[in-house]
Amino acid sequence: MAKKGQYTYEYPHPAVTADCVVFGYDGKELKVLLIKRGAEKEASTRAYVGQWALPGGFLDVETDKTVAHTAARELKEETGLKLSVKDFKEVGTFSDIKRDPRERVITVAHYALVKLTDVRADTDADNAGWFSWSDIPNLAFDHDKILRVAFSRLKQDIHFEPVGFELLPEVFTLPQLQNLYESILEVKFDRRNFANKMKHFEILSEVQDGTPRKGTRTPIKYRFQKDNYERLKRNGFQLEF
Amino acid sequence: MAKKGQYTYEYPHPAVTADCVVFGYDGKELKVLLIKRGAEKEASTRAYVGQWALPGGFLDVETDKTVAHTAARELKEETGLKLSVKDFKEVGTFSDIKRDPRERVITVAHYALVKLTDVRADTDADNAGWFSWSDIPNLAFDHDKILRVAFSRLKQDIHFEPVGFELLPEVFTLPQLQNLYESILEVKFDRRNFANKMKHFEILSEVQDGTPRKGTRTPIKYRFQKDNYERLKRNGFQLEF
DNA sequence: CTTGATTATGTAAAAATTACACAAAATATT
DNA sequence: AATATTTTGTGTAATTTTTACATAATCAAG
Repeated sequence: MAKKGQYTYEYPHPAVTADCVVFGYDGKELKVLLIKRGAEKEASTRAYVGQWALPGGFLDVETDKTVAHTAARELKEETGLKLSVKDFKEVGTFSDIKRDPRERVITVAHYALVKLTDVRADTDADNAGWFSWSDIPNLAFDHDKILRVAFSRLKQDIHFEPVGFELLPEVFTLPQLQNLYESILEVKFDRRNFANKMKHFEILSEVQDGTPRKGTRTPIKYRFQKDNYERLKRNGFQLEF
Repeated sequence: MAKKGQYTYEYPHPAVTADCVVFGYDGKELKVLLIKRGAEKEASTRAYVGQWALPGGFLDVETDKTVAHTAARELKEETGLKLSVKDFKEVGTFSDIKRDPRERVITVAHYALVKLTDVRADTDADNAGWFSWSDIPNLAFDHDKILRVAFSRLKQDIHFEPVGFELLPEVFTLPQLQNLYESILEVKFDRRNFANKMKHFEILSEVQDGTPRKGTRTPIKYRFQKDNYERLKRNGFQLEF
């Protein structure tokens, strides 16, 4: 980060931040990663201390190549989660003149999808936590608004991108996939129709595995077939429900 | 605009601008409004003098309520075109560290759709010009990239929003509407299927008017039926081609 | 009145979507 | 061991949507 000092401009400049909405899925519900705002070393950066908020922070003017880099850097610093810059999709800019009590701050919101199975261990549990979509606490700043916009963006994107597969473990079952789609789209599907449609796309391949069962009939395990998906996508296909 | 002076911060701040991609349609081709960059009064703000660029400019930290307000304000100042803040849709943030040679500048790109018939007279012809989509000159900064992203965003949005109707005059013909869809989606449609689909939506109403003819059969004139469209939209319809 | 350009129109075939019910697998219960 | 309970897997017929396709009407110009 740039050294603290005196930076002077002829006209006022806003501060710019990047915020991250990180979605995960535990097999039942959509989850979001939040952090607990601590007392920053710098008095000037203290705000909403003790409240939950989206991970994020200030653009480093001198070193962050883009705001997506800011998002990735801050996410790692605040939660321990290490994502690639290209995992972040931009949601939009939030620039209301009074959205930050300290000074004028424009934030660029991003969202990212992670496999909870992969990352749960990485997240620094003292300062961060995964919250169910249906049970989000009050958030600092306008982060509740950002969250709603990010979710609606995810809801849009699921029509065109295989977002389900970025949230599920490598190997998953049809009911899991269906439940995820239902969680994001907030609708219910007929099981047979859902299965038919998915099979029709030919982007799932069956996986033989040492059936670790549950309390009922053992579901078939699948893996996402990325090559087939890429081919379909090139021909302008629409993953629709 | 804030008075020139000395504005000091403990950490470096970027400048923030809003840029506008204003699309129009002349009945044949999609058009974009560009401005010719002049020598600004302030030496420090001079860059790419004499080149074509997107209208846009710096966020006024003290008075612009949001960056969309910046976009609206700058568009009016630079081209004479007076649009409402809610006519701007955000395209995205462009934040590459070297995108502006003067200092670190983050821009938030927006697009807007206008009826050329309405606004052509308003645009200040000395500094601004409408360019065919197929014939865009070299642009300042990364504005060519912004333009491409804005166009692809428009291409997406046309599936869900009646963007065609914001670009056409109040009264238009089916061939005009079809040509516009074809221009934006970069495909050709069968005339009968296009007409059937449009009629099926029931968002067009025929208009009787004093047939100002051309050199061929006089096409039927239509008007967009906003009330029916709003009703359809509430039920989650998808305007699709 | 013929030509050329443009617009309007309908239907049959194919594809996609929807609605819908029962059997199989596994565990828990008695 | 038999039974109940839960969850998963599967196919088909009816409906709707999409696609493919050709001819006749209107107008201006020559």
